[in-house]
Amino acid sequence: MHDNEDIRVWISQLRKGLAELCVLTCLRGGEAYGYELLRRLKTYPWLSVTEGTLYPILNRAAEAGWVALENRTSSTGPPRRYYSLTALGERRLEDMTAAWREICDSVKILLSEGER
Amino acid sequence: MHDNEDIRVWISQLRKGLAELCVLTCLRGGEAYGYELLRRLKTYPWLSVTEGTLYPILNRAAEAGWVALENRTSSTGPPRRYYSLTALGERRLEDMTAAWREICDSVKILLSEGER
DNA sequence: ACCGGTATATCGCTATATAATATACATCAA
DNA sequence: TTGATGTATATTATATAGCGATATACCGGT
Repeated sequence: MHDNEDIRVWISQLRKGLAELCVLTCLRGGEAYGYELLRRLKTYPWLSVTEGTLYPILNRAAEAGWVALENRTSSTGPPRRYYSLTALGERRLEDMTAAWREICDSVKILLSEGER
Repeated sequence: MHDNEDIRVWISQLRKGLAELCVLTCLRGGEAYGYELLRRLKTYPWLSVTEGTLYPILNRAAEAGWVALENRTSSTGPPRRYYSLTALGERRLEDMTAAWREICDSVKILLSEGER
């Protein structure tokens, strides 16, 4: 049958939406560029994302006006794209955070119900 | 542009995977049929699901062997399909719960970082 | 005969995560 | 000069799930 491979598939589903919350949260502390965010999130194994996840998130966020972007060259490598939260993005992040917390609380209650 | 409609879209993404966790968790307390689960989850506004979400979950779970199903007639309405967790399903639910908690903890830490 | 509540099922749309792949700049070693 | 490594961004193909809409059908009351 199936090995524990399918729990990995499920977790990838669980992470949908969460990646965006994490990325925007990282930007709360100030501007950052993509590769930097990749490294930061790598310190949270459960929240770490790959390039294929991160860059689309940043592009969507820029298009939606949640982040402002600025290209800058680097003396130690290829040019970087710095992203920073806009006022709109901050409001959006607050909404996301609030929803996340409420969902978390609900799941916590559900999980504790009928606990042995 | 977009109203707060898009936060609804995001929440729907966030709920991916979560719906399955909630449904299986509800079955932890014993067998139940679909419509019953719909009503139970409706008591958690953030976790409530629609038929289009629930029935596919139950079908997939049955196909994967996480739940056993038994058809029974009802004297007060149409026949019902009762689902109950199998041993495999219980293990799966434990794995899901563990992953969920770890992710929650990680997000909590990330969100609290750099809090004003 | 009709309506509302109960009960299950499926279709089509949309959005996202992820692996894989490509491109390119900089530095350092062979 | 070539190649490897680390830095940095981007795109494509695939799989998957949530959800609204819709359909079907049983049952009791009016």
